[in-house]
This record gives sequence, structure tokens and C-alpha cells, in this order.
Amino acid sequence: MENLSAGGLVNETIGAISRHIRDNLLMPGDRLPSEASLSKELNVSRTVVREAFRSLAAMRIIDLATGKRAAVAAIDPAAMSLMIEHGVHTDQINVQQIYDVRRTIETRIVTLAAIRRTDTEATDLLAIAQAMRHAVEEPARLMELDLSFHLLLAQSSRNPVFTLIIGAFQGITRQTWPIGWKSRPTTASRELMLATHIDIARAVAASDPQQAAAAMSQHFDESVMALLTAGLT
Amino acid sequence: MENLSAGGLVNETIGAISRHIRDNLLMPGDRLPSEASLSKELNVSRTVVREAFRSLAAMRIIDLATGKRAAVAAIDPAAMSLMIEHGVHTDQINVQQIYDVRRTIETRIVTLAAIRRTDTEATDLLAIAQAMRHAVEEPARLMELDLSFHLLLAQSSRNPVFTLIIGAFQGITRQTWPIGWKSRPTTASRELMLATHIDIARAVAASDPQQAAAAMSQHFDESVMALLTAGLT
DNA sequence: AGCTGTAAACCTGTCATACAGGTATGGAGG
DNA sequence: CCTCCATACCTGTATGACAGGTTTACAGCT
Repeated sequence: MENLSAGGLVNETIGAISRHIRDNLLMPGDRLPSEASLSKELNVSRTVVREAFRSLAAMRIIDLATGKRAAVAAIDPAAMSLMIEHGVHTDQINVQQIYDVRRTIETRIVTLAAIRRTDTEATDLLAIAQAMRHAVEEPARLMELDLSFHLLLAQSSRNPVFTLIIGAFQGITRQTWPIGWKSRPTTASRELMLATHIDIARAVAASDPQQAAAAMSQHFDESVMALLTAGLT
Repeated sequence: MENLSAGGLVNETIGAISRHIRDNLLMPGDRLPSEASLSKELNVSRTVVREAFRSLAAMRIIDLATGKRAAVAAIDPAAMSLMIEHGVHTDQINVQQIYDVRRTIETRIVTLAAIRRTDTEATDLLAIAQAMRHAVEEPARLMELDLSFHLLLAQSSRNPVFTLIIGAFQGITRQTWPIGWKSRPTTASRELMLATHIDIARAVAASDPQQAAAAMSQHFDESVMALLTAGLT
């Protein structure tokens, strides 16, 4: 894990801090030593400790806050989201490829969700799908509802790795979603998209994995078609 | 994207640098301004610019090297790998959950690989699978071959997001693979694992997606069984 | 004894400066 | 036109300083 330690005091320090977290079995919320004490203990300047902290904070491995000591962080897709956005902006990834990954993952997610969802999640999913219909004239709000629908679905799968990955795609989705929406200009095509979300929510609520997977598959057929229509490579 | 800019000069600077990359359409390898010039341009100290650079470097959005100027980076799973390892070490993710994600993704990967592989990739996959048989007495080497087999398979899918995700799991896999191996103590169980890899490589080489997916599915059945036997939650 | 408020101690965020080494560039010399 | 090297540029690390946020502990009160 900290074999990256070679090359530079900062990297060695990052390794030392990671090891400290593991060896002491620190859990999210637990606090780390102060910059000054780490600096003394590891015989490096506070500058080096700070840069190491920043690196770990960028990966959301620790949380930083002024005045407080650094703390072990809970899993958070923000960092992954930025990495994906960077990949797309630099033409290393295209939107279709993301959709293929999402389809693969979300088909599995919805299958698990149909089996493992709580009743509250089932209710909330239906509520979001219905709220989307009322937000049809308000794209920004509709998009946020769409995003939270898929994120809640991921949570319902009871696998945090799925939640993490879906969260990681939300940054770039916020930037491309409007394009897909504009390519559904007719009432019928928009209605289809809204109905599909309700179908998914109903199948999950009914604990019907097959039906849920089928509806999700249809959702992606429709979305990818919309992106292709918009000429989004 | 850089709405995270709120709160601290460093975060604002990270946003400014990200924007600079996007607005100037910088591609991997392109160089960024020096710390000194950014510091002057953004009216912040060099300390702040350095911490921003470190943050971006931690996410592998830029590459840093002493003496040289910072450069836009190519996509790299190292950062994601550390995040996943952290999630597992802090009990936020367990190994079975990772295996479920891998099975989902790799089943799709192998299907795509059977269709899109180059001839060189087909040859290399077979070569790796065969090399594994010769490395059966050398677990460390066998593990590396196994990892590169799955990574090459991901590359053959022609979707860099799959490659990224599979790469992200390799860090934690390096730490848990030996456990799975020890739980296959008999010659027969080990032979089965080696044979399955060859089956996958053959199906991909034969451009048979169904067969490839079936073999991959069997591979995961067998691997998850091994982990359960080892009591790895 | 228990509670509360507040001052002191501690901690992080940012800046300026200094210097050691690694890298790149352009001009001198062939 | 090519090669080599001095020089300018750049990053890595250390030190010291100060502003402002947070925690701790003690004094005073109930």
C-alpha cells in the first residue's frame, strides 16, 4: 500500500500516516495526530506533513478542517467524480463508455435492490419518480431528482462499492444530462423517460428483480438512444 | 465542477487550475504554468499553489516531478486503488462486496473483449494463462500473472472506464489474494482455477462472448467459494 | 457536587524567505 | 550545423511568523 513511499518525503509521510491509520485500526471519525506532533515524530517539516495531509484529503481518506485535528473520513465519491470528469474533459473517456458501465452496474444494482431494499427505500424511490413528473418543466430540478433516484437505488443494493461508483459518475452526468434532455424534445419522449423511472420504482417495490432489470435495461436503451441522437460521442 | 471552491484558498486554487486545464483544452502530457507564475497570477502564496498541486496529483489529475513543470496526467487507477483499500481497512467495504462488483463488471468486460480484442491481446491472454500454470509453485508470481490477466482483459474491452475500475481493485486484491489461494490447498482445486483462466482466454480468442461470459462466471463462483471457505467476510 | 462561562493552550491556514538540487535553454565553440 | 556547458528556471524542503478557529481546563457560581 505504501510502496509508493519511494521518492520524496511527502510520499513517505503519506505512507506513514496510512500505516498509522491501519495499525491503530482507526475508524471513520477518529482523529489523527496534529501536524506539529507528526512533524516532530517523523522528523520532517510541517510543510511536508501538510502536503501529505492535503494529498490524503484529496482522495477523501481523511477530512481536514481549520482548528480541528485531521480525522479519518468516510467513503465519498467526490474525488472519483473529479477524476472521471478529468478523464472526459481530456478525451480519455467518452460519455457513451460511461453509459455502458452504468448500464452494466445499474442492471445489477436494480436486481439487488429489488431483493434487499428496505420499505422506506421503496417508498422513497416511488416518491422521487413521481416528483420527477411534477418537475418536468424545471430541468435543473428534474436532473437532481434523477440523480438522487439512481443514487438511492444504489444504496438499496446494500453494496457501498456500487454506491461509490454511481456517485463517481454524478459529476460528469451533471454536465451532460441537459444534452440528453434537449434531445428529447417531444412530450411523448419525455413521458417515456418519466414512465420508465416509475416502472423501475414499482418493480423494486414489488420485489421483482427480473422486471426491475428489464425496466432498467429499457431506461438505458432509451438514454443511449437520446445521447446518440444528440450526437454525443 | 469547481463549486467545491468555497472554503479556503487552496480549494479555490484547485478550481482555478482545473478550469485552466479545461478552458485551454489541455491534453495529457501538456504542461501547466510554474508554481511561481500561478502564485503571482492568482495572488496567493506559493505554499497554496503547492498544496493545490499536491491535491490534484493525489487524484492523478496532474503529474509532478522535481525540476519539471507539472503536467496533465493520463488516467490512472492508483488513487482509486488507495481509496478502496482505505474503505476496506476501515470496515466500510468488505471483500465479498468487491467480488460482487468485479463479477458484474468482468462478465461484461469478457463479453466485450470477445468482440473487440485485437489478435495480439488474444495471444497475450493465452500466454498469461499458460504462464500461470508454470508459476503454480510461486504464489507471488502467480498472483501478478492473475492480476495482469484481468487487467489485459479489461483493456481488451476497449472501454477505459472498465480498465480504471479493475485497476482500482488491484491494490486490495494484492492484499487478499493469498488468502484465497491458501483456501485452495488441493491440486485439484488449484488446477480448476488455472483451467478456468485458460477457458476464458480461449473463448475470448475464439470470439465467443457467450462462452467467455460463462467461463468468467464460473471463475467467480469458484473464487467467491474459496473466499467463503477462508471465512473472509 | 455540579454547572457555566471564559481565558489560555492548541491547532490549522496562509505568507515570506531561504537554499539545495534537478531540468531546460541558449549561446560559445567546434 | 552540431555538441557541450553555463546559466536561468523550477521544484522539494525547512523555518519562522501571525491570524483566526477549536478545545481544554480552571475559576467562579449555584
